[in-house]
Amino acid sequence: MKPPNGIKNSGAKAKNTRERLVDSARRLFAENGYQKTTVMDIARDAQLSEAALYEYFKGKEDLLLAIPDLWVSELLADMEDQLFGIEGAFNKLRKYLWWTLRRIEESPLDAKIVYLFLKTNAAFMETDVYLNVKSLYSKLIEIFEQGRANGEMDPHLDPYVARSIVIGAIDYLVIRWLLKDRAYSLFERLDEAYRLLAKAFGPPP
Amino acid sequence: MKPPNGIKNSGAKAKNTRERLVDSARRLFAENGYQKTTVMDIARDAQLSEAALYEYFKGKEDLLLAIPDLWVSELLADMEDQLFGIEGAFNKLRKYLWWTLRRIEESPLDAKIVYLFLKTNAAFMETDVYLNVKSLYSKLIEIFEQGRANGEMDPHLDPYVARSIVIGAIDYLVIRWLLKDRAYSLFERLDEAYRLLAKAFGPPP
DNA sequence: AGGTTAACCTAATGCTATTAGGTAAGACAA
DNA sequence: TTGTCTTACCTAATAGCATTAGGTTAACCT
Repeated sequence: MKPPNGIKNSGAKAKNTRERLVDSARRLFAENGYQKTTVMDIARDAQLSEAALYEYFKGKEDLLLAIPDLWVSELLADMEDQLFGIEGAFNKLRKYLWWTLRRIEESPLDAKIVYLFLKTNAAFMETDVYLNVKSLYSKLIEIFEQGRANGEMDPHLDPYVARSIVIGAIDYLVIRWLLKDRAYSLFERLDEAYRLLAKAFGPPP
Repeated sequence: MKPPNGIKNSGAKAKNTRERLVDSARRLFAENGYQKTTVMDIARDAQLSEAALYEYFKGKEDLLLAIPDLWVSELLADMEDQLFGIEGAFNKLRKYLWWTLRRIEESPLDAKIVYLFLKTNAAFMETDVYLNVKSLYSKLIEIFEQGRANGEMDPHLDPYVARSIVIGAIDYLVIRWLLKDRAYSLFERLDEAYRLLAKAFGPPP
């Protein structure tokens, strides 16, 4: 099947090879974990030699960090689009939550890489991908500032603390769901969670 | 200093050796990360050969999992003690939060092992230590059930969802603090966070 | 005294990430 | 056409590291 002294790719096809490596790595890391997956496993899955992999990535960890590139930048572009035209801070917050969980449910492999392998990795915080993650988070700050300014939300609300609580809740839900092998729906108790958060951020009684 | 064909430990001293290994591993893992720390680093730090380490632990990961044993069981015992005699669900919740963060601040090495290396590790969830972690979490369920029953809290409050939010918030605060090298106080915005959570769980307006 | 065991050692073994040093094929200029 | 350059890939080391085999020494037990 594979020519002995293989047909070489050139130009456009090389891009394809890089993507093939990322795809193989994503699937194998997500299935078997970062440590238990060997560079040889990935190279073989992508129909390549180990040495060729090092033409595209500096090493195993560099490959890991490259996996969510595309997903996260798509998320960022889509978020602006999804929130566009929604009026009111609470409506935006609600949309943000449902949208986030839906995107995670649709891309469980990328989500596993990000939530289980990268979010607690100091090197990840130095990458360009993390800049995009921060942009996703900072949208929440805008929402809370808007809500506080227009009287929908508590005038004493600290947007950074509110953001911690929202992201903390999302992370916790997602990590448990991933560790339990996605055996239930991510949305199961989201209505109730939103109800509590809305109560927390709303004006005082 | 170290006798050439060393004096052997026996009985009581062997326990000491195991502890020495755990202490070295905790410090080195916390400082340099799990992957970048070698078994030889740990053995040398504990003044032992690599082979001897395998008399005490099945392997590198087994050693990692053993590190927080003592800390977590002490936490469990102390928590009961700390909450004893406190009246009211909100007072207990407040105490739970402040107590948790204080214990984490006092033991940053153990906290780093648990929050950065173990909480997203599926193998950790199968250990006995994790049973203790679950006990720590289930105390929150009791608190919310009590609060709902005695009218302090929202009668429609789902204790499991409330717990997710509290644990999510704690995890998020702790992980960021650890990744930022503990450059600020963990308690910095805890008052405001508690205020928001209390509003979320309190009776509807 | 002789045997057993606990605690530790040195020296393999074997796996895995990474690198050295190529080769074939197409592009391109003279 | 022929020679050089570059791209995309290869085989075969190299080197680091977790783990294991097979001891040795000293204390304890009977």
